[in-house]
Amino acid sequence: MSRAFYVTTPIYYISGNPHIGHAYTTIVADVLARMARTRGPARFLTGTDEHGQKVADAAARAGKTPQEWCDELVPRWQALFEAYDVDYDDFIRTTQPRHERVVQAVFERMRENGDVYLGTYEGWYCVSDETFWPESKLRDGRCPTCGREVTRISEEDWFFRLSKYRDRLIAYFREHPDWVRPRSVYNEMLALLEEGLDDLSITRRNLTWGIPVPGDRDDGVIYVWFDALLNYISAIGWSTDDAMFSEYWPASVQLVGKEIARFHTLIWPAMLWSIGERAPDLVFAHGWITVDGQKMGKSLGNAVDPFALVETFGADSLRYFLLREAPFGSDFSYSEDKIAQRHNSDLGNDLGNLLHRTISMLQKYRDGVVPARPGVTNPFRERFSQLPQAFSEHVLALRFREALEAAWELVTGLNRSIDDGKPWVMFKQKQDEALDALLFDLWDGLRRLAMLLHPFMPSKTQEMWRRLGATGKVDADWSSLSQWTAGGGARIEAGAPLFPRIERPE
RNA sequence: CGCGGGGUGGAGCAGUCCGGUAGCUCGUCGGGCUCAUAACCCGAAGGUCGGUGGUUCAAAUCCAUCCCCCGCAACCA
Repeated sequence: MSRAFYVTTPIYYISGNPHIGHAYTTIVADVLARMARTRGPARFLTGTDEHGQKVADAAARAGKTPQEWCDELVPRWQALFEAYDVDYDDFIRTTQPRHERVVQAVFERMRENGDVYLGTYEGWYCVSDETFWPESKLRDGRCPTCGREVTRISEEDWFFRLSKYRDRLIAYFREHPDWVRPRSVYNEMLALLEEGLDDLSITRRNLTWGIPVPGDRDDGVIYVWFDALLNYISAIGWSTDDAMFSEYWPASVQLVGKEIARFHTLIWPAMLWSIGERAPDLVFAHGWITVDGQKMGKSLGNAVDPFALVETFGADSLRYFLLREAPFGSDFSYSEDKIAQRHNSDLGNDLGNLLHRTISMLQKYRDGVVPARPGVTNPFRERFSQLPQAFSEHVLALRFREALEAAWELVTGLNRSIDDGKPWVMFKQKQDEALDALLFDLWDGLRRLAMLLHPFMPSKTQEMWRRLGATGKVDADWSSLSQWTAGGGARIEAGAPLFPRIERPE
């Protein structure tokens, strides 16, 4: 852990409303950032992508300027992240001057070194939709969205010499077999590379909603992808704040959806190399959340409103569900029944009930005061001494499911120790030392679980922490995870179940 | 012959790269316990790992071929 940890999400295109998939990516980044912060400096960037034809169109339909449109929508995205307890360090908008300045500087740099050149863009244009289509997108020679005739156009645009970097990319992929994950995406991207790479037109002459192409000529605006990718470095001060930039770049993890993997694993590193920077350490392309196996989308009418969902289940349970349910990277089928089942089973029955019964026993048997750590040794300490280390390694390697499974072994172990130890018998028979030892270990095990699980469930674990009578913030000091000392004398707080059952109609 | 992913007990998944007792969660059945959110703990039943052929002492795992499902197909965040 020499360098600071830097995690990014894609910046979200605000032509419409956020859906659960946006929340998913951002939650993953949040879990990573929270875990990384327990170990050292960390930075978490998210934001919005605000340029491009679709945004301009959407704004026009609403009778607003593009900027007005964006300014109104951005708070909705920020509210979404707040609803899911996401704690980002920076929120970038591509319309901010700090970003536009960097995009233009990069463009100039590339033009100087010859990677950006003037060429001719040829393609098809739908006048009605004001949209360019490549040959391959046309449906029966007509516009794929409106079905009208398209006209052949050719215009002078600036191009990025992507083809020049093909060999270097292939070599990089071969030498860094883990830089793109999961494996399936790595394979697909490498296959694409081997098929060949064409140069990329990166300006649009007939558009106005974008960052102007620098220079005296009227060359229109920079194409949105070129603009958007650069957010990851404009936000940390490329060319304007060298100290900050060198602390955070290259990024530790860049999360993307699998549909945009090619932009991040083929074009993005080439752009970085062109300006003399390194590729990120890891690009991780996660899968889709599907509804009954179908891709979610407006046209299918199965898009899920993430605000309604968090209202029903709560941020912590949803965060847990999303990271526990599927191996990270695969698509997974979502349903409200599955969320309810995870909530009731893992969180209510296993973890919540463990907390509840422990607190109840402390209340009944010890007047709500945690006994001091007794001299008796418990096999638990040995068995779970490696858990914090293993847990955080799983998380930082994006093996969320494995991390949570490992933590649940402790949950199950603690539940079992109650059944095995029979504290109610100990109490009746006045086996005070044994009872103290058991109660202490239960208490301390729960304290550790609250700390470990905090990145996943920030709010409920803080509540756990408070109920257990621990002081301060649950994520303040991970060093106490390695010791079994704290806690004697703490006063617990009884209360309603932490994860009340969610009853689902049949 | 476009590229890629997937087909494992009733349901959802892991395991397949580096062949060698098929594992997990939920559900079902039986038992235990009473501190607890009808929760917890123990045990059991249930799978010829999509089909066929091959390699091997041994294949869910390697090879070939076929069937079925699903993404992507280059300027679409």
